[in-house]
Amino acid sequence: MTPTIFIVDDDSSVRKSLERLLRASGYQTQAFASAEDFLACRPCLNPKDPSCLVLDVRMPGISGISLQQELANAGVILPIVFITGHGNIPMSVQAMKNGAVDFLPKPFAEEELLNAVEQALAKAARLQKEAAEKAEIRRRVKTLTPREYEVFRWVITGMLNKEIAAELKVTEKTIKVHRARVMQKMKAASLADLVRLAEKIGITPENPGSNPGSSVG
Amino acid sequence: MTPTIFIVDDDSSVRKSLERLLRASGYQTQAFASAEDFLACRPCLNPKDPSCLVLDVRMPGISGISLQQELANAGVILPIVFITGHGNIPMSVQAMKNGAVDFLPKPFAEEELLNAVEQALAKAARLQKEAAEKAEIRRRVKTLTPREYEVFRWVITGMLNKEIAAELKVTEKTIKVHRARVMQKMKAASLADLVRLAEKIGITPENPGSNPGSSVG
DNA sequence: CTGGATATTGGACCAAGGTCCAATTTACAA
DNA sequence: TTGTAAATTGGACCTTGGTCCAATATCCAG
Repeated sequence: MTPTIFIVDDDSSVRKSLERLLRASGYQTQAFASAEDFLACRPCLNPKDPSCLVLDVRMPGISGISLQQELANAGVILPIVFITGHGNIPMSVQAMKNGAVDFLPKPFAEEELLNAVEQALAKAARLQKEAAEKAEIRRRVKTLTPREYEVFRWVITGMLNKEIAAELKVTEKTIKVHRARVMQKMKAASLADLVRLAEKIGITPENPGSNPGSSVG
Repeated sequence: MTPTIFIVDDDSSVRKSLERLLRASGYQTQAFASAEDFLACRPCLNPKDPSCLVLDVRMPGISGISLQQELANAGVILPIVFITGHGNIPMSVQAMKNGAVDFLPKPFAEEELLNAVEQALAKAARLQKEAAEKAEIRRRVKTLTPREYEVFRWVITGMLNKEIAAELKVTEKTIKVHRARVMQKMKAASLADLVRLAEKIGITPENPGSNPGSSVG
């Protein structure tokens, strides 16, 4: 329910100050003294509710920028608001290129931080929703047998059953059976639905996607 | 064929220097002393080939940041590489938020600028391609009569002709006729195609899009 | 007011998709 | 070796979509 704002800063006075501010604004907070400490907090990396990270750029050990990279590579959904006392332009540009929501040099107005956090949480909510949708679709795709997946890819091209049958060198009847199972397993109420599901996970007539067969017995 | 790099900087020595560098790298260039001068160049705002803009942040009159906003509002596809002698972090962050490709404080290495320009051109090519596709689809949608557009929106929901007919309080036969015309006018070879076309311009079962009827005679 | 575009509908017909039923073969795992 | 999952196919049947043909009513602009 209540969004959690993670704080990573090596300066304890800054941590305290940030926690005070954010809690006063109704957020739940969790502070860490280093990127290493934060990374050690497994549940933090996969928050159930939309969350974000207020991150100091310059810290001993793993820097804020490096942490940003690692989180991105790990697919962690945690929009970042950078804060810094000794930043420079290239640093801020790099952070923004990597998807940071904002980059605030100290001193900043409380209002600025709160606005940035709000944007970050909105972004988190959006990304989490999209990720959840895609995960659900991929979960369904994984239930398809290799052959069903193959037929699935052909069906969304718009080809007729008889054409697909010729392509796969089987009878049209066989395609009908596979096709019906695809619709069931993908929970698609119509071909239009099936096409949209495929689009959402990036499976187009041009892009076949990955074959799930390897994990199916 | 040859990409054009537009340069906007009030310092003539900087303009000359940039033109020399970019031309030596095989680009065509066109320099302007102010944002106003650049905006006056109509063809520059709608370049046929992928192009980009190397833009000074601080200038008399319209600033670089303001120009970026104006171009964005006007829907101009011109990725921007900012250069600046007296920039600061908030300025760079704002520029990046608004979609700048890079933000280079002077002095910068020639290599840095060239890399940024290359990225900007790649982005321009991508955006232009997408924009062209969408424009073509919208052009086709505009050829639909109001009723055809309405049927189009229902068809991509996956509903049966008889269901759509009940919804619009007409006979199934009527829907068939409209539907056939929609497929023709949209140049869709299959329902799957039609659904993808609709998706590309953001018309989903939830989002009806804008009715083209007002502009059709 | 008249012609063209739009919207509507009918009939006939064929092709295509979907859905029951049931069956065989193959491959891999317990 | 036996059993389960997967792949394949057949038949019958109905629904749906697509495509010819043609016709009527409405509305708006020249």
